[in-house]
Amino acid sequence: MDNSAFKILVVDDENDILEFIQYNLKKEGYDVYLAHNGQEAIDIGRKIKPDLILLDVMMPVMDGIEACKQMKFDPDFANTFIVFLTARSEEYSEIAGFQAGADDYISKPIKPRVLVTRLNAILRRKEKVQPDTKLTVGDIVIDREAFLVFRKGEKIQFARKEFELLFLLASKPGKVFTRDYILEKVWGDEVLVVDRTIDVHIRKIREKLGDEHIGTVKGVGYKFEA
Amino acid sequence: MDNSAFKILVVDDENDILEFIQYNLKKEGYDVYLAHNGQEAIDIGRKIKPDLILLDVMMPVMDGIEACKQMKFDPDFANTFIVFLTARSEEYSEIAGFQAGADDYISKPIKPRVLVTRLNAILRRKEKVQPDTKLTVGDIVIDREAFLVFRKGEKIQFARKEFELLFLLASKPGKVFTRDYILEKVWGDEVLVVDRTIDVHIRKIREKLGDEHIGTVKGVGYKFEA
DNA sequence: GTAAAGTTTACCAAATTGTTAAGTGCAATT
DNA sequence: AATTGCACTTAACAATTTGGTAAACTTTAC
Repeated sequence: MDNSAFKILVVDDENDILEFIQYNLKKEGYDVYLAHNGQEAIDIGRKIKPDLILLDVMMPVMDGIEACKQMKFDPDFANTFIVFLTARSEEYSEIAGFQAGADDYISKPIKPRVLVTRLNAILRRKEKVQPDTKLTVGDIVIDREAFLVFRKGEKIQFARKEFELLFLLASKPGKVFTRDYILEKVWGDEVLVVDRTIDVHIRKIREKLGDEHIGTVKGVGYKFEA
Repeated sequence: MDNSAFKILVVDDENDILEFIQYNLKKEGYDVYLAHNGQEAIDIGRKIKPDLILLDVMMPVMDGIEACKQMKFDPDFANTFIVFLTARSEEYSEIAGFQAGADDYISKPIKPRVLVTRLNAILRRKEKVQPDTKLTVGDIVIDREAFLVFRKGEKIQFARKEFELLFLLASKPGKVFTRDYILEKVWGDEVLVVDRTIDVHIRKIREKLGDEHIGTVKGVGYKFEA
């Protein structure tokens, strides 16, 4: 199966377990990242924006429950599933874990077959149900659901076309989008507008967001810069 | 199946094994290259840019783990999958291999069926996931998507025609491109420009990239040198 | 040494983008 | 129903960048 698009962050304080899980998930084609405690998980997670976090409940520095609670309030983890790893005896934790916002749990000892099957199922669910609603690039957060953009927490209002255009550019930071492509994606095939219209919208986006975020590549198009 | 596009570098210190694998992979249509230790693998790999490296863990001069670690930091191997060959008992190595950045492993004794199936699966994955947007030649990285060129990590801006010309030359380092061919590819059929124009653009590219990268072959044309 | 091929410079024309302003139409409000 | 405000589009002009050519100069091959 081709799981290479999915990033999974595995969090456990025991290296043996980390390695064992990493080995099994890599074999399935997932991109695997590791962390040793809750704090590390949050730090790494903010950077890589994993699709799923496998989180051990019992850990030093910051336990899984606490980490989970924090992540549930963090827009960086808006699109991340959280799955707890629990020892079989930790009945209580299973409950507390769900209260903290976890999406599933897996009991130790971990059986590779079970692990992989469960994660596949969860991620397939994600693919269908959640078409990424929040986009975070650098200090900019774009919330497609609320139609809002935040820069360093400060709310900025955008008109619809401006928003769609910005969202498109920000969906692949660094990539240059040609005017033709932009017209097709933001305006659609049947609408016909002069491509210079894009320039004017770019102007407005720059006005609100700051010049440094939108780059021009002469003769090609525009791009979002992180 | 037509695997002729795929280059596989097999690395093992035992000639028997090399030949056995070579025989089985050639039968599948892969381009097979051989190396006897980690150092040799890196040297050859830099030249041929294999799609996949089959790497024995235990070797003299430089073992597989060490070689793997080095390659993972080398831009020449950015598009290369690494698969370890391990003796069945080397459980530890399998794990260490993943930490070094390997993508899969295969246990000895090697069964031809397993070998071929596994490699096919991995390479199919590669084909899907990596639409080679980045071109890496020596210390130069050309990113067609972002329309950017990097030399040793330092960003260099190119005008459109310069970029297209450079990209064409760099797409086949060492190959000499005639002016006629360049005109056709970069400018197109219907545009008519004097072929001396190319010279001027070459000048500009050399200015930004350094003289050593673009070579002249008198009476024939230009080429990119790594 | 000479001719052919390649390099470099400088300048101009063309193409592309930035910016402003004004017109249009829709929707909410009065 | 008229008014206002907003989003969107277009046009026009300014600013900038890029591309192309010619001509002078240098190197290379014979």
